[in-house]
Parts: sequence; C-alpha cells; structure tokens
Amino acid sequence: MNPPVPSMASTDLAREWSIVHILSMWYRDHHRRLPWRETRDPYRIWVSETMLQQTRVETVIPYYHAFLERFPDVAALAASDEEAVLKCWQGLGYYSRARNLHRAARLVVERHGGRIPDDPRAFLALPGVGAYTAGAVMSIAFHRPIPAVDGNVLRVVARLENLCDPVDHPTVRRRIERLVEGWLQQAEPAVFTQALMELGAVVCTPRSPRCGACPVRSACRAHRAGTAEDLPKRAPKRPRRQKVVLALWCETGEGVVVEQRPADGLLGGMWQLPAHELDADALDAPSDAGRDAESGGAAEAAGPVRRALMDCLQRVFPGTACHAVRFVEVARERHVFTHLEWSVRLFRPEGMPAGARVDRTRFRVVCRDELGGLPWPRVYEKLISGALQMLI
DNA sequence: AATTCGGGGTA
DNA sequence: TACCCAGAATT
Repeated sequence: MNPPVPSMASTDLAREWSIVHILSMWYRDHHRRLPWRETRDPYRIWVSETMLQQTRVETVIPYYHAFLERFPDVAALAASDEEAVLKCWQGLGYYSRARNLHRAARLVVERHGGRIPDDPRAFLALPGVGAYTAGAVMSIAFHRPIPAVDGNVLRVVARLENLCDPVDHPTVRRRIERLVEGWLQQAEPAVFTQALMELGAVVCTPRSPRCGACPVRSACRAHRAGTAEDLPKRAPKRPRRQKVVLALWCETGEGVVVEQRPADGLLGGMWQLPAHELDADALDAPSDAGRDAESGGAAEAAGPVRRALMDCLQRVFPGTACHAVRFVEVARERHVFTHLEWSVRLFRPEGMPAGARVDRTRFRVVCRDELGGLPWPRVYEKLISGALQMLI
C-alpha cells in the first residue's frame, strides 16, 4: 500500500521523505472526520482555527456549528454587532478572539472586497491572526506551503528530532517552523499540515504516546533514544495570583443592575454584576476585622468586605444614603483562570432607601428574562443561576 | 523574553 | 492537584 522507500534508507533525505509521505498517507487513511474538514470555504476554516486556539476539538464543535449558522459568511459577520458575536462565543473563553475575528471580518470586507486574502502577509496583518493561524489557513484552505506550528506540532517535531530545548522559547519554535517549512516543500500542504496535528492529537499525545501505533516511529529520534515520554520540555509556570471579587445583586422594580466590562483586558466586553476586585492578601491580613458575622443563617458582610461593597454600591447609586444597608451573601463561586484565581462572593443589599437612582451612564437595568440575552463569563453565569435559585 | 489573556478535560 | 489544549497581543 505504501510506495517503495528509496534505497538510501539510512540517509537523512530518506528519513525526511519518510516523514512527509508516510505521514501524509497515514492522514489520508486514518484522519478523524471533523466539521471543518468537510469544507473548503476559507472563512469556515478560519473560524475553526480561531476557535481551536488553546481549545479542545470536542469543546469547539458545538460552537463552530452555532457560529456558522448565525454568521454564515464574512459579510454576515462583518454586518453584525460585536455583542452578538460575544454572545455566540460565551463560554468558549479568550474573548479577544471573538472581538478580533469580528474586527478582522470588517477589515476583509473593507480591504479585500469580502474575500479572504490568499496572501500570507495580508492575512497575517488581520487582528487575531498570528503565525499559526496564518499558516493553517494558508496551507489548508489555499494549499500554500506555510508552516502552522501549534502545540501538537511542537510536540511531534520535538520528538521526531529529539529536541531537548524548551519548545516554548521563540528560538526553538522558529527552528521547528523552519523544519516544517522544508518538509512542506515536498508535500501537499493541506494534507501534511493536518497530518502533523492529527498525529499529535491521536498518537503522539502529551502523556503515554502510542508509539506502537505511530506510522513514523522508525524516523523518530526520541523513540530511538527512549525519550519520547519526556519531550517536549517546557518552561515552568508561575503560581496563580489570588483575587477576591465582591459583587452585588441589585434588583429594583425595573430589574437587575448589570454592567459591561472594558473592551480590553480580562473578559473584555463581557457583562457582569457590579463588582469590586481586590487582592486576596489585602483581606485576610488584618486579624479579625474582615470576619463576617452570622445572622439568621445568612452571612452578613462586615469590616473591609462591607466597606468594599459600600464603595461598589455608591458607584451604582451615586448620592444615595446607604449607611443602613446590610449585605447578605446569596452566592459564592471559585473560578480558576490561567494566571489568576477568583474567589467571588455575591451579596444582596438589604434596606435600600426608596427612590435610589441607578447611574445609567455606567450601568444598565435589565429584567430577569433579558439577562440571558447578554454575554456573560462562565463564573457570572453560575453566580446568577445560583442567585436566582436562592431568591426565586 | 515574559505576561496576559478562559475554560474544561484528564491523569 | 497539575497539565495542556489546532495561540495572539502586549510589554
């Protein structure tokens, strides 16, 4: 079934030939059928590659279908509101991907007449398109030999070449890109690019790689050296910073007070309840000042927690006398991000003076039925559902 | 070169 | 728990 290997079987040239062709044929025969592999539409491939950044295939699949149903082509995406795009992205994480993709779609309409550029430099110039995504779309959609080096390819190549340097260093990464670029010259780019990633996803996995099932193990230097399990090397990660988030459930006759986060930074553009974020060690340092009193089974805020909540409340209702309010905790969530950890506590102010006016320039008041129409981070989804369940 | 960006599956 | 995932932008 495989074509004959050239006679110079022990040379580097034959090894490269083997990597390119054996792997390509293996991909043709064994690849998984994934939604974005059923199309040749560059837009759809671009959307999939954007969603797949740092995100697992199984996670992406439902989002991919829903997104393309809502935004079937670049023009539809460009014509939509950013908030609608974020809503489709809700729960997927890394929300700057959604906002960049939306901006990029508008640029494609403006600059390129609505057609996705088949030129690597023009495509790379779009927001949210980095070296990987450019290589992936160029090779898969336009059959151009541009390397697409993701986490799978880093691992596969580090093992094939037995590279013991940390792969998350730019110099090592560039070295791997050069290697792949060379292999691509002898390959069908759309096939070989996906073959490398597929091998990493299915066979050459991070832990317990299935070397026995690998079509190119005879070309793998790590397998020969017995180091496959230990590769690739990565730089150690720093511990997460701990933060406390104090949020408010302010429900008036009109509805619930909500606000949109700033466009850039953490959870940019997503909605949240009025909140105050502070370093965790700022709270637990003073001995007993931050401890909360128990009253009637519900925790009531005291000390610095109460002061922070009061600041927050004054932002929502500027110029309103709130001295007498008590804050009753109605929900609590821990949420882990890549580089920080949130401990969120949601409080309901009790005893608000009648006629308190919400600052509508910073906040919006929406009725309960409309909460679901806004894009929320996962942690606020959980908090709100918890609060609604408690408050009925 | 190092940080900052989500969220979830898995051992 | 710790790791890692079809990474990009910012500093």
